[in-house]
Amino acid sequence: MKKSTIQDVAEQAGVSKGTVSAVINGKATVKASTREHVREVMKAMNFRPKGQARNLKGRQIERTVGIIIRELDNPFYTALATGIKKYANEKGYVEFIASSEADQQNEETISQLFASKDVKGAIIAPVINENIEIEHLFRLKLLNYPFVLLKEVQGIHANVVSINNLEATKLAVRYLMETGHTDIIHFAGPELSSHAHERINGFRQAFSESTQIFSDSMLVPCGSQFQDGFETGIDFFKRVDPKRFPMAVVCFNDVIALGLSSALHQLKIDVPNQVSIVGNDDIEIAKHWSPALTTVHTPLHELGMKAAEVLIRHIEADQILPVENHVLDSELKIRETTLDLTK
Amino acid sequence: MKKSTIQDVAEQAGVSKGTVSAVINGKATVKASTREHVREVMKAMNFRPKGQARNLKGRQIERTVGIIIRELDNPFYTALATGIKKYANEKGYVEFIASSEADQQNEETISQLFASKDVKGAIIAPVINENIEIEHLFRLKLLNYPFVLLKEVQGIHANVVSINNLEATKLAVRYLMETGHTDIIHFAGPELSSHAHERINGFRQAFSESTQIFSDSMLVPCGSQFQDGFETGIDFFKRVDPKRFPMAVVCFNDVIALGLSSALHQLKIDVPNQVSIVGNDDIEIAKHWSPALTTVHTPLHELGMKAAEVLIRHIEADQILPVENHVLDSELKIRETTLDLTK
DNA sequence: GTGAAAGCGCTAACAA
DNA sequence: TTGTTAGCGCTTTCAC
Repeated sequence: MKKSTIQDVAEQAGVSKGTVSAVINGKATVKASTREHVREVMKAMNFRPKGQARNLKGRQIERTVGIIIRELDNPFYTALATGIKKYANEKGYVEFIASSEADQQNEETISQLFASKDVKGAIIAPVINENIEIEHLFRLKLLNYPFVLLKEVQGIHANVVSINNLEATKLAVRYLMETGHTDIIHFAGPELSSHAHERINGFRQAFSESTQIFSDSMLVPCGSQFQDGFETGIDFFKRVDPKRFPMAVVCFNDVIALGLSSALHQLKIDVPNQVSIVGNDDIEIAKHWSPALTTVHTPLHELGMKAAEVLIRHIEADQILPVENHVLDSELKIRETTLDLTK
Repeated sequence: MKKSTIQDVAEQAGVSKGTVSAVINGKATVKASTREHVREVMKAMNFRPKGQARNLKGRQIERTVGIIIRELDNPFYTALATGIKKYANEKGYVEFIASSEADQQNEETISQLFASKDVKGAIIAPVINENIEIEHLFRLKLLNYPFVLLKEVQGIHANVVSINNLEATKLAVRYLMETGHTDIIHFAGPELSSHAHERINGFRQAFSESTQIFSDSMLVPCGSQFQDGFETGIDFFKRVDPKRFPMAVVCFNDVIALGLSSALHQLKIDVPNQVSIVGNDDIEIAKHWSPALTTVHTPLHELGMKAAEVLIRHIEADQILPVENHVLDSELKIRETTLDLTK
């Protein structure tokens, strides 16, 4: 049982393909009675004309860009998508969003889908794990399909627009050190996340560039969700003697920082007087939280805009353009969860 | 200057279309030297094969559903999209998301794009305003294109899966009345939002079904963003004599409820002892907020799942299925921003 | 290994 | 008002 075509409808209705086509396209030239009849037949057969075939004739004028994010219910990615959307819309493009949920296979499927549906180009937040597969990216290159990665991927020469994660965490640690903090610890992100690794490295590197000494015990595995921050916070601070509390916790992201803040509030540990907290990302709620979260602002909006700008430039180029690599810098937002102890 | 085709590449490279096609598809039957040569030419011409034409042959096996949301950076919609995604993925479908940003024209463009790209069906959070246009929905019906609306639209008979907004707000008001609150006011949503109107009506109706008397002065225009709630909160409570504070504020949504909470905190007005607050939606952060927000839980996840279920059933049906209409109920989550005064 | 030719499902002239 | 026909840009046999 194969899918029915316009031809089947035509035969069933006793008219020609051309007439059926005219009905589908709402042409006024069709007699009302035949139009009704053809519609009846279409309904009876549940016939759905194939979009691909409809558009084959007459060149494409439509403009679309796709973005592959890693998590749907993460404000990090929606903020990013919003930046992309802003630039894209200005240029007359519609943005399609799909989420890989951090699964290689999904990323591959979606990227091929974008290409096969003539979405003009894609911005990809690549899934990166131990045995990373990038064959699908090569397949895109083979098609001269324009795309921009939101993170450097080993083994492929492609457009990249990214954030300097390492520097971001260094910024936080350096600030804490400069304001008189010692005993700084890190609530680290998920094992497999490369962001998490980069931020751990930034943490470590800040020590090696200072007079304070790094130790592995400063790295507390945590996670990326509010609950992770909350539970790790409760566990950690319940076990530790109040006299030996760390002076500051640098968190993998804002969400766990807020979880931690909530945990300390429950344990009646004062922030920032007993413990300072620094987040990372500067999500919308961070500045509204009480106490307002000191955090490293990730320029997501600018990241999205830049990625979109690069992508659309490549989409619209006659010639193949040289590959570009842009790295955006973060900025520390000092708010209420940290104290300057030198004052 | 028209777009180049596989034919142009073939001529330029001095081979046949078939060979170029084989190169594009990575067939092993092509001699390495010719493959390289063809690739060179493709690059030089910046030739991108047309996805639509590539897929015309060989029937579609790919499964995709589209969703048109109204705002990208609104957790309401991402939660919804997550519910849809969950069900869709289970059934082997990829989800494409696009945002209309509450603009009719965009909604229309996106819906036609979905149909023309053979996205198999769509879930639409329709833009509804004073002079609503639904021609594009009729166009979808003409194509027997399966779609589900997330809100009833006057004038079209289509699948609808929706939330009972009116009942949701009534639930909140009724609870407050039952727990001994009088002087209840409503921080209302945006003028043009039909959600806002429904919630205002729910507020009003709750009074007409009680012994308390409604007055227009209970309706305070506010908005939908955190900042709206915060600013309206400051304005309102600064102007009012503390002795005449309302006992409770029912908010259009959680976001403004949190803004209000923040404003009252700043004004040193105690929640819930001086003023109770009830939100609406139950966004993720509501239960983590301090004090945890009492709110009406909107079953977004279930809404998404249900919409996806209906859509996919219609996509996969041989026959055209009868139109369905589902209304999901909300549920009150009593947390820390309200007090039972009868105890 | 490669080329020639027959479609894929539809649209858009043009005839009738 | 409707039917006929020639493509749209690619893939895919099947000869050569």
